[in-house]
Amino acid sequence: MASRPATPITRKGPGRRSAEHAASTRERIEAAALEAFADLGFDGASTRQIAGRAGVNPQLITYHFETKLGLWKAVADRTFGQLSARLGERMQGLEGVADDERMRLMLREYIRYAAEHPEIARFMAHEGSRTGPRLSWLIERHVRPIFESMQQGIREAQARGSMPAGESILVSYVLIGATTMFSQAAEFELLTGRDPRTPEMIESHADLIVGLLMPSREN
Amino acid sequence: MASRPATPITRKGPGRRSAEHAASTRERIEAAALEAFADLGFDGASTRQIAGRAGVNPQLITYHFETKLGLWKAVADRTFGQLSARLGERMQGLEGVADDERMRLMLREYIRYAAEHPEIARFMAHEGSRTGPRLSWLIERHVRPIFESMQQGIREAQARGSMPAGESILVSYVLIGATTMFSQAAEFELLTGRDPRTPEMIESHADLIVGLLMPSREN
DNA sequence: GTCTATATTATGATAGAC
DNA sequence: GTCTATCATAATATAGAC
Repeated sequence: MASRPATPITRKGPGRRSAEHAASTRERIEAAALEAFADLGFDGASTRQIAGRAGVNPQLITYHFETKLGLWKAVADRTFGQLSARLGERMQGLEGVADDERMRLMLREYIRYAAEHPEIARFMAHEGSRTGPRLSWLIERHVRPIFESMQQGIREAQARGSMPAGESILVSYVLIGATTMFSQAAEFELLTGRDPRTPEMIESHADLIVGLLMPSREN
Repeated sequence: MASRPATPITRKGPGRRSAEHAASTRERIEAAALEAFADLGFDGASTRQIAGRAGVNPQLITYHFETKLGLWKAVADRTFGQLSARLGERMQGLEGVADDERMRLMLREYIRYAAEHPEIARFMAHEGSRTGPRLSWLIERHVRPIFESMQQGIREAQARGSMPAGESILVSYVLIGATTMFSQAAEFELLTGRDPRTPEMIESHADLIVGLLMPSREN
């Protein structure tokens, strides 16, 4: 079932390998773990199953991450790090662009990222519905900075009259919730017969969200 | 920890009790199971923990529901049955009301129900992200009828020019996603410091969603 | 209907060889 | 670094007494 690593190193038995090989082992474990945690949540996922998907010995998880929680945190760091990096880069790249237009493009960027990386919302969905140390850790370390940045953009746009008035946190959650069709892609597909991840669907959805949240006032 | 049932029947030992007592046992198990499945998903939740929360012997789950899957299905039937009933009743109660106004009230009803029963979205969130027999069962048996009814209402409102044009399924998913603040209440609360379940918050959110999806054309 | 007892398998984590 | 072997616990499910 679980085939051997893509890097087939011929050798007699177990023992120490290169640091690069170890890094690739870590990465394969993290990738498999992200899938598993996004699918089943922390409690539902099992380390053995993760090792199986990654094609490595279960004990290597202990070696590289010490505990299941250590693995989970490494996965969260990697995943949210990528999201933050992408949004930060896009933000920088849009410096100088007119406020409303920049906000529209950031909304689109957020929707596109969610479409391309639905694991992040699925990962969060398992944690966000009940309090606990993992949720607190996630929020303070990763979610809050992103949320605050989103909030700031929304409040500024509201002040300009470019977004609907009202609690900015509610507007934020409409946007967060707008990624449901991607995080619940299996349900969406069974229910509608359509694939939510085609470029056309993604752009139609981004059009809808931008149209709702930042209507152009030509009328 | 797990205290005895609310119905304290004095008797010497185990044995057959009344049918009413059995029904209350079933109900307590189902209520505890809904909590557990909504929290942790099918794989993450354990029947022992459910029995513990319900204050019953673990073996009673087998007696009443045969298997863990049987319990899960009973919980789904009960939960979605209540949602369908509520929406159906509201729909009937609004017969004769003008189309746009009725649609606005149905949107509000949906938001309010999601706020009062966040377990249903949490329950779905665990199943909807990957294909499998449980998801197919849920969709065909419970989700599709509700979704189709929602779709019909949206398409009619779009035809009247009362809702945004575009794929009606995307509009539906904006509405479905708008319940995220309730299903992810723990996250929302930690992040914003606000309780999403106060009547004021619920109504503000309903105002926002109705304003976005069914704007009155007074301008 | 509800209980105790138990079979069987799967879990997270550890010990230690190479 | 990676392996095998194993421990202690927890899981679902079954058997059978009352």
